[in-house]
Amino acid sequence: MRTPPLAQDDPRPLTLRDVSEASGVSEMTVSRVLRNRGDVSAGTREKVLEAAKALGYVPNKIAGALASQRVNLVAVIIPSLRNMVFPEVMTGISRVLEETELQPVVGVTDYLPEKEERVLYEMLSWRPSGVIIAGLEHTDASRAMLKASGIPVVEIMDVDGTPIDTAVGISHRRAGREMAKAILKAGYQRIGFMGTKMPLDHRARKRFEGFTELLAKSGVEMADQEFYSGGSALKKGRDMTREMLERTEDLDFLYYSNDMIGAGGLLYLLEAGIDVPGRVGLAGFNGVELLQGLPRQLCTMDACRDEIGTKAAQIIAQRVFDPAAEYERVVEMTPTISYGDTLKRR
Amino acid sequence: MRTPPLAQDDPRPLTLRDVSEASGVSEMTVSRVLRNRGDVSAGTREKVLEAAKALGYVPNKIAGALASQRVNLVAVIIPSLRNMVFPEVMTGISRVLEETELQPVVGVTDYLPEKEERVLYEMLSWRPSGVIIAGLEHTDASRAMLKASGIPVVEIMDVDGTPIDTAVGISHRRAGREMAKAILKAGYQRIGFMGTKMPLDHRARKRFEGFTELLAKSGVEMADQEFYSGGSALKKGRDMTREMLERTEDLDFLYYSNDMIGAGGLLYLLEAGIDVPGRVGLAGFNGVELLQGLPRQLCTMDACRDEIGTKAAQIIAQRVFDPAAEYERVVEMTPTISYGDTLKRR
DNA sequence: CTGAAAGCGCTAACAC
DNA sequence: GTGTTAGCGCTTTCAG
Repeated sequence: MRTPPLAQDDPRPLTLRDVSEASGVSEMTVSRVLRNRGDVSAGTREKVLEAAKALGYVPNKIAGALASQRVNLVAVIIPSLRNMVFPEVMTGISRVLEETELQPVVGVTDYLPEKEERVLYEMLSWRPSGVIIAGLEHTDASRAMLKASGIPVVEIMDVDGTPIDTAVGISHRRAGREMAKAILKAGYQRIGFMGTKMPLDHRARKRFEGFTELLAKSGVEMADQEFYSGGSALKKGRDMTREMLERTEDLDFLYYSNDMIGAGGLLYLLEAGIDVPGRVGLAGFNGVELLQGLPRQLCTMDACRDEIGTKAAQIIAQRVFDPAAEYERVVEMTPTISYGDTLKRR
Repeated sequence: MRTPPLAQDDPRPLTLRDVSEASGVSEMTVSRVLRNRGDVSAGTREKVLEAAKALGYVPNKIAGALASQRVNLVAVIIPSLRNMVFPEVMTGISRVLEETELQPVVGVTDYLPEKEERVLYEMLSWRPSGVIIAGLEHTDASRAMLKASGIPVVEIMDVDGTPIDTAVGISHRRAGREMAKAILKAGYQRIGFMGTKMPLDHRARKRFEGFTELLAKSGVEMADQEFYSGGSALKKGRDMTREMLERTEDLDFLYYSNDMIGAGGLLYLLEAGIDVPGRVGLAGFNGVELLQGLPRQLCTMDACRDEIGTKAAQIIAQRVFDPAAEYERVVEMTPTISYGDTLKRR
């Protein structure tokens, strides 16, 4: 007898052995019942379930994972939870994984490559079944770890670059170009840009690049631009918009790198009694739910957040289920512009 | 020799043994180096580190955890990531845990008790070092699991009830009462309430109860009320406010169960040209950053989100570090009202 | 249908 | 300083 009678004050977690002894069934059979594996007679089954419940047994997945060499976790590595973008991606991921036995585990990088590397290392050390990670830009060490891991890796949000394994997202360069096209087509010519400081956010940078690139092609130069970091985005949008219009009075369009600062700008313009979109047009990026509550609909472009999460999770699930199957390396979603009320139509 | 020479196409994850063989140092010593435990000569140390790096070895925490009976994870169980409240609590938790070797792992319940139970079961099966869980209301099974787990449990956000182990939060009943007091003191008498459907959110319910209770004590009855669920909160606030003021024309104050619908209401009133706070006063709850960008500051009450996260993590860290130490069972934070511009002062 | 034996990859506890 | 041994709690495999 290895295990002495349980002392009242010993909070040692219960083991399979405890359930086995309580039910008079071998550990192996108890394990089978608890995992719904193999055939077990209804009688034994019931005995085991009863004992497990009575004791309040919670299986030890650590031991289970070590023995079975299988861990039903999917590491999801994202820059931030405060962005609204990522909670929505998570929604898509969760919805898909809930129908499998896989579970998402979230790690947050705060947009810092070194933190991403640490988080990734920590997560990989739990030997997850797959990785979903935001962006295509990673440190060399991170890329090496992902390659060496031997598990499905899906890089999400962006397709402008070379994926390690698979990418699901939109082309932010193209998104920037498309918006620039729409703005020029509407007849705007004096365009200002406001956005986050670039080094922090590759996707915002790519949109900016695509945007300026298309303007340049049409012989239009960005008339003004400003970058911010930190603080309340809504307030930043408000303040930056005021400042920019004071500084460059003849601007007729403002392109924002996200909807939150765009909304701040819109609120400011409406208060200031400036005609939108006649005197000044506006556009943001993301299609956040918040916008629906604004007095006027901001022109924006959706980032296909839910679809990206959904597709990424599907790819992981499919590849875990059937490792030999073929799969697409790059899945590019097509974002659409919602014109709203802040861009002249003609 | 147990391990055959590595086939090129075998993506078997590396083990300590691989590093041991590559460096010519025993597994045990390799383990010591990698964990910074015990004394190892500088020479061996270097050899090991080099080999590990060259191979791209990532330790297997599953095996480590099983062997050492220690898992440096803290389960954090919250209703939603979309609420802005919880990302901020997470910030506090992360900041504290980053200075320890503990790591938060998030589980989301969508405000569903049964999902909470499932998530809790899953997380406990990984034998975390502690649990931080939102709210004091749980299923009997959840409470039983938490009690039986033998690990520190901190219930956060709310202190109106009996904690399983420890609670850190504010009294939402008191918060409701305080706001009612401030509103009455400002001279408002015809008060309407808008909020989420109650069964989904105990803390909103408690605020509502405290609020109506104090009104009743002063002989004031709620003049109108409406509950919503789902959709864009900002838009709901806008729409519900319009409807309520059409329905009950003599209302002079609107109390919202959260700042987002309050902000929607504020935007509507400003557009409609209704005098705020003269004709109608407004108050919300939470103190979300978003408000700073609005044309007028909404009267609100902060929920001490960051402090709650911070304190909860500190309690967990301290108790993991020193299980024998004494600790407070209930830590009540004191939220303060920011009057802003939507409540008459006198 | 059920059970016994042998690990999974690592670390605690000891030897040397 | 370094190595050896014996598990951690479970599942795989194979025998009945």
